[in-house]
Amino acid sequence: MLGVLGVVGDKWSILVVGQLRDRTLRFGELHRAVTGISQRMLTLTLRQLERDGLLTRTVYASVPPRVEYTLTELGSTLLDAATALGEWAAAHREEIGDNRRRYSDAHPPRSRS
Amino acid sequence: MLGVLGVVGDKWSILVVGQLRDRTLRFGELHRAVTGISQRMLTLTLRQLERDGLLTRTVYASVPPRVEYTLTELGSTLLDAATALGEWAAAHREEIGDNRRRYSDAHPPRSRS
DNA sequence: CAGGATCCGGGGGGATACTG
DNA sequence: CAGTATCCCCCCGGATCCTG
Repeated sequence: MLGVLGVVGDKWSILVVGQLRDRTLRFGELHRAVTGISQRMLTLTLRQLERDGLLTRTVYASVPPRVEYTLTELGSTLLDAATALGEWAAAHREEIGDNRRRYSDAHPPRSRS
Repeated sequence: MLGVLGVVGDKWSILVVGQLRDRTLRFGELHRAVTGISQRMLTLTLRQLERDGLLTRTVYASVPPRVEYTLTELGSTLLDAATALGEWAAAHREEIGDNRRRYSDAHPPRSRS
């Protein structure tokens, strides 16, 4: 279960799955939709999700090539939990930022005497 | 938000927060409750969650020392999303295990020709 | 366009030993 | 009991360049 949680709890997985709610996206679209993700991490994340059966990868033999990613039924069952976590993070981003700053002030880094 | 998601999406965070639903636990109790976590990772996880204001750390000046961890109000608001993800992982552990095995068979590792 | 390959530095995370 | 302190290895993950 730790292995499973390590994948579905991953921040990139959560953001990618969230983007695929109700729609199919291509690699480049996902890359643009998920801010901050590198090409490499997007590829690795998609491979993991495909391996675990959360999404399907469809290759169209056209030129230029098209690859589309779609949630499977299993992937859709994760959608609610994943977006809940994502929305929680977005909703409390500022509050947590404040908390971190307060913590830094209360627990100053060790200064070299 | 990536930073926040990196913490609340972390597998250890999710399991720790889940254990603190409706109760206060000591360090050792948490260590036993969260299977597989090392002492070091438990400490680091608890520090992060404390820093972000998701739980409080209470030290009792007794001997032997007691340290208790309790969810804050903010931490409680994460509870639903976190346990949803945890339960999803537990519920689909076997199915995902199957998927991984099937994927391994369909995508055999490169053999040195 | 959708990646694969490679290089590389930083940090995650276990094991172990020690302390207030 | 509840950590802290090291050591150390591995892998994450970004940057860059290359390919079908």
